[in-house]
Amino acid sequence: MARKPANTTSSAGGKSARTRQRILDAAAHVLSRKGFAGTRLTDVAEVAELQAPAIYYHFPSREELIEEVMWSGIANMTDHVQQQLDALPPETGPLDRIEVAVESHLRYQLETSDYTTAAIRNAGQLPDNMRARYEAEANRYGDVWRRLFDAAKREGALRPDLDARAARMLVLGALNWAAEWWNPRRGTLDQVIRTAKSLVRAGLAVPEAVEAEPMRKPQRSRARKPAKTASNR
Amino acid sequence: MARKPANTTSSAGGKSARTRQRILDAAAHVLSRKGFAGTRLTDVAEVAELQAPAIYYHFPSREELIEEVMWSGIANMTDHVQQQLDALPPETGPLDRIEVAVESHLRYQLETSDYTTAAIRNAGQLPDNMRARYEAEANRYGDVWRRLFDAAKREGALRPDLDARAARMLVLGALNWAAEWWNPRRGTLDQVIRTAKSLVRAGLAVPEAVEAEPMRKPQRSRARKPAKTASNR
DNA sequence: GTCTATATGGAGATAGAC
DNA sequence: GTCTATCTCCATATAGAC
Repeated sequence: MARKPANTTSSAGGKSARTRQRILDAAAHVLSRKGFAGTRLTDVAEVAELQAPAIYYHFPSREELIEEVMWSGIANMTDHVQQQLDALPPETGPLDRIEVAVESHLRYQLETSDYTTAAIRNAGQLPDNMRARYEAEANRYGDVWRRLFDAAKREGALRPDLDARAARMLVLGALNWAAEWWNPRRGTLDQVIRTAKSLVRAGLAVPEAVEAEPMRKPQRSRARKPAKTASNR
Repeated sequence: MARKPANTTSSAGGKSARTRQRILDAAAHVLSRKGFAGTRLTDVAEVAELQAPAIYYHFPSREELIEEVMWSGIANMTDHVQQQLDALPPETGPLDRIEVAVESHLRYQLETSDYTTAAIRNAGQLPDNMRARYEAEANRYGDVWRRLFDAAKREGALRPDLDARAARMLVLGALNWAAEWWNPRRGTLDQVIRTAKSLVRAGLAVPEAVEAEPMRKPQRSRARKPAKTASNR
């Protein structure tokens, strides 16, 4: 995951590694607030409590530093959400799984991590030469959600008038945007999560299934052309 | 709305006014893609097909140019959506009104205007001294939506487990985010709009009202403490 | 009104001391 | 490993020709 500085004699938790982490944290903080072009190394250095040239001991360039922040922001989100999904009992219904993803995403984004906010806010502003690595990881996260929606569709849990891709992206947008407006002083995170889950479930589910969805196993043979939706990234 | 250049002898549709507009359009284009700090006047000039110093004949500074793009992006959106709402028959139900706002917002944002995308993407990155005018206008737009949701709540059209403010911001987020992913080559705008309307209506409505809401008049006296939600900005 | 030429300052990056 | 000093480049902004 992490590139190590040239001097590899120090142990994994040594001073160098800790300084490097401090620089990454500071960069995520600045990046999430000032944007890609507005992120200056002097500001990063100030937050990390060192002088700007010291950053070059740990990172070869400003761009590499920023790229690592962006990449790890979305990569950690992917791992976190997937981990929560993997921990569910196998018989969990598709809408319940989506609710878990909604909660995991919001919690991670709003509670844990400047990285994710930095990634989400700046994805559209990256110069072309920095996009590749980030987009590969962003697609991995998109795939997590695509699988959730495909499963729901396959089991007939999605209302048929919904376009699966549009619905998925609209839901993700609602979650991503929360970083722009949520303020702990204006309402608890739990309140936001509860509303988001309710909104998403009711928005997606066929009316009969809203109230209480039976916890049934995925029924693969009920699918009509599963390959079709799989290509719909 | 628009500041005029020093030379006011030219008519409203004169060459100066047209050049000024070209600069604004170019700035919106660059701003929506490169972000606030990444917007360079040479890039704006290139898109507008003139030399960078010529911009200073029409705008006193880079900041004033950007501020005007941001401000007019959100101001035009507000006017557009409000206008669509005002054109509805007075007996239109609150969820139907919300659907109209959803469609107006998406159409304007995705079809018409780099300005709105520029405003939405860069709102979080504005330096403090540029925020005031933009935020005043953004609040005006927020008020349009707040009134829609307050009306829906007052008439009992919103599910009671939803937090009105959180639900409103989640819906707006879903719409705002569409600019990040929608691509006309991946699906029609109409398809996105149809899905968004369906998702929002089903997500908000009390189950009984999903299918076909009676077009009834607002019933003010049914409200419980209307002042409560009004202060919930 | 728009151009060319240029003053000014700020940011990334490097050299080399400690 | 982190610092101070410095190089270089580039963007805003101005001066002044046309």
